[in-house]
Amino acid sequence: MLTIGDLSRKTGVKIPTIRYYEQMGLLDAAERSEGNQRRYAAPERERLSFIKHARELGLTIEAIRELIDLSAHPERPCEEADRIAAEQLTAVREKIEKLRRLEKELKRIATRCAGDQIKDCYVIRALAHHDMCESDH
Amino acid sequence: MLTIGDLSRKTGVKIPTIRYYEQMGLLDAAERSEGNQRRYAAPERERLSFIKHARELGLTIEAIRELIDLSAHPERPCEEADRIAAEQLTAVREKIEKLRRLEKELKRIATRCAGDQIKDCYVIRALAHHDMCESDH
DNA sequence: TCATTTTCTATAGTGACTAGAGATTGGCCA
DNA sequence: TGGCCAATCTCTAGTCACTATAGAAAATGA
Ligand SMILES: [Zn+2]
Ligand SMILES: [Zn+2]
Ligand SMILES: [Zn+2]
Ligand SMILES: [Zn+2]
Repeated sequence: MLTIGDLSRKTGVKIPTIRYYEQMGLLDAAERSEGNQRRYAAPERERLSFIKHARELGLTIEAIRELIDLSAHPERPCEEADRIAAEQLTAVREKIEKLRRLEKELKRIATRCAGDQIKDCYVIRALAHHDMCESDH
Repeated sequence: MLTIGDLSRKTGVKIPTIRYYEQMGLLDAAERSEGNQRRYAAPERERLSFIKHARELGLTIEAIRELIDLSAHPERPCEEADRIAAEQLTAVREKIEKLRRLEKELKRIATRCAGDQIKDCYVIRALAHHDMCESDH
């Protein structure tokens, strides 16, 4: 059996985060030692790795909770799981698009300043007036 | 003089957000009517537009506060302002890079599922095992 | 046995808002 | 001038996914 510290080292998930996941219902309430400390075995470690990987891919706690619930029913159709992944892909693509628009404007704003005093600073002026922007964002 | 509602409509910044910016020190404490309601004139409106545009470009409240402080000293060199913009550009580019890596993996995960039951679902398996990923993320 | 490390619970803080409750004020119409 | 309703006021709490702290208890090693 692993202590919470062991589990933390093996998975790379910080101890308070493991407890937080338990509180959020992503991890089942852990078994306890005689002295009330959490003890873990392989299945919990696997689930935590799943959670960690899903979080690294940007899925929300709520989405991960749904996926875990789905995993408990191996015979059911996997449409829901596929939909969650597809939605996350869409969300990531939308974020990239937004950031690309920001990057375009910021590149101009951050590289075009020729003045050396605040009162002539292109950065300050460009931030004050969206009409200096080339597109919406 | 504009009421907070007028200012909100003209700038597109919600009323509670305007009060929040005042609390955070981005807007000076507003003038008040006899009945203690906030009243605004053109300079406050311009500052709020500045704040809004900067927020739309992803700058933090803290960065905006610095820029506003700098604006109060028109004769000073604008290096600091230029640095803030450059840092924001760098931050945006890093976010894009991270998201692009996620997109690559998510595209594979979200489009490769052929099974129709949870127990065969590629999404669930791929989330459980990072070694199925093509790169780090 | 003692000291050190680990773990426990509970609470508060992060950033940038957003939502609500309950009390006042403003402006319009009769 | 009264009445009414929308707008505004302050204050508190909620959001998300953690992270940090305090003070107490348990586990480990010499
Ligand atoms: Zn400049
Ligand atoms: Zn703009
Ligand atoms: Zn599937
Ligand atoms: Zn991976």
